[in-house]
Amino acid sequence: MARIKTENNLSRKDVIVSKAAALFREKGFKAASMRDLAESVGVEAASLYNHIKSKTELLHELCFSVANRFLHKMDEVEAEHATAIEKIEKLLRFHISEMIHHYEEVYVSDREWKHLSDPYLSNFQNQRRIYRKRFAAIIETGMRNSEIKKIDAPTAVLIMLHAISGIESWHRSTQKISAEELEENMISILVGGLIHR
Amino acid sequence: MARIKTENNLSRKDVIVSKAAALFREKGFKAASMRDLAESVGVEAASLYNHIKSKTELLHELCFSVANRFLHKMDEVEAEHATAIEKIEKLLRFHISEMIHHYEEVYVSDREWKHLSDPYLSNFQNQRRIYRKRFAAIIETGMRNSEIKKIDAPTAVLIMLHAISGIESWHRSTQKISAEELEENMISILVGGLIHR
DNA sequence: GCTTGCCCCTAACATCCGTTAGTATATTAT
DNA sequence: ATAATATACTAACGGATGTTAGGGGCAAGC
Repeated sequence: MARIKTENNLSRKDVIVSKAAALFREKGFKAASMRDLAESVGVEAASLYNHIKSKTELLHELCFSVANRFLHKMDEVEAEHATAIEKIEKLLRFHISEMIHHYEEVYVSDREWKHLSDPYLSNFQNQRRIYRKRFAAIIETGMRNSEIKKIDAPTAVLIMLHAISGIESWHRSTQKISAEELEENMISILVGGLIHR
Repeated sequence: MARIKTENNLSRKDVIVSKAAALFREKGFKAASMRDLAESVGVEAASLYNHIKSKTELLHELCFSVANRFLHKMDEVEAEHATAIEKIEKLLRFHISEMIHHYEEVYVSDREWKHLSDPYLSNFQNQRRIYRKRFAAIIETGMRNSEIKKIDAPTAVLIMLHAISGIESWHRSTQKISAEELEENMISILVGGLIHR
């Protein structure tokens, strides 16, 4: 009988969630079937239900674990004594690093959250909206003390966050520059676009 | 019997394709069913097949009509006598305008092309890759004559294109700034991030 | 060595999916 | 008016989907 292999101190559920992230990223939530997932885990579809409640639960876990990491980082950055530009740079570097090292989860959380169902859906949307507001508030602070040029802050936030999701293409590309180079290039262009001169 | 209403000189197929764009955008290609589409068109599901060959055909039409518009614009811009920055600005303004005025189609083409099947899939990927190469080439020209700061051109392209797809959030937002303001803000940030000072 | 609890299996379910067949009705051309 | 064509309908198909039921084996604790 094929048992789910666990390494370190990951639970079997953790293994399933992680394989689900890869699968949802590759095919999309709707197109990825529980039988696909079972195969990638090395088990029959029905067996998954010894560890999880439903397919949607997998999406919950992915979306909210990602969202929580970003909200936690926002708490941290807001509490620091630093210029607006420094704060923004820190947030962006965190986004970039998350997108590079936890590609699958972050991507799924970004693109597949629509398939959440209430109350999770509205909850997630709320967290997202709040996060963006806080991000925009930092930008506005930077505009008030002339670090940042006069722009519409929500628009700037939307540009930053979506630009970073472009790292998806970097992952797929065959002739990648290094992760460090990628990060420096992105920071240079994005922060460079904000600075007041 | 409920007939599909056509206006101007749109064919019934055009009506279906356009409704499909809205539906695919809202729910995603896989999650949108032909019965959903039929309802939004005002007809029974089976009746759609008097006008289209398959669900996938709808996706083909959407993806390639969008891709063709962008490739055509690229031809036009490349042929112009203008600085690299001017060319990039023109391309970006076109992207922004397309995303504002043909939101649904562009969005679907951007996010749902994975569900194309070969040979359409590889064809589409090819067109996309070529487009990005041409975009990167313009940036590299701009770097050679010092209009643009030293960056990795493919990374810059990926930032630009993904940033613009953020207009999705603008469409959903309740308190929108005007389309003109949005465009000027985006150009200011994105082009500002490239310029060599 | 026996029991307990965890884990996996096979089988099956109800439902939804894209699509086809066959038929009826509405529109257009003669 | 009649014939031809376009377009709609109902019914049904085969297959995929998420999930449940029920039974059996494996490992740990006594």
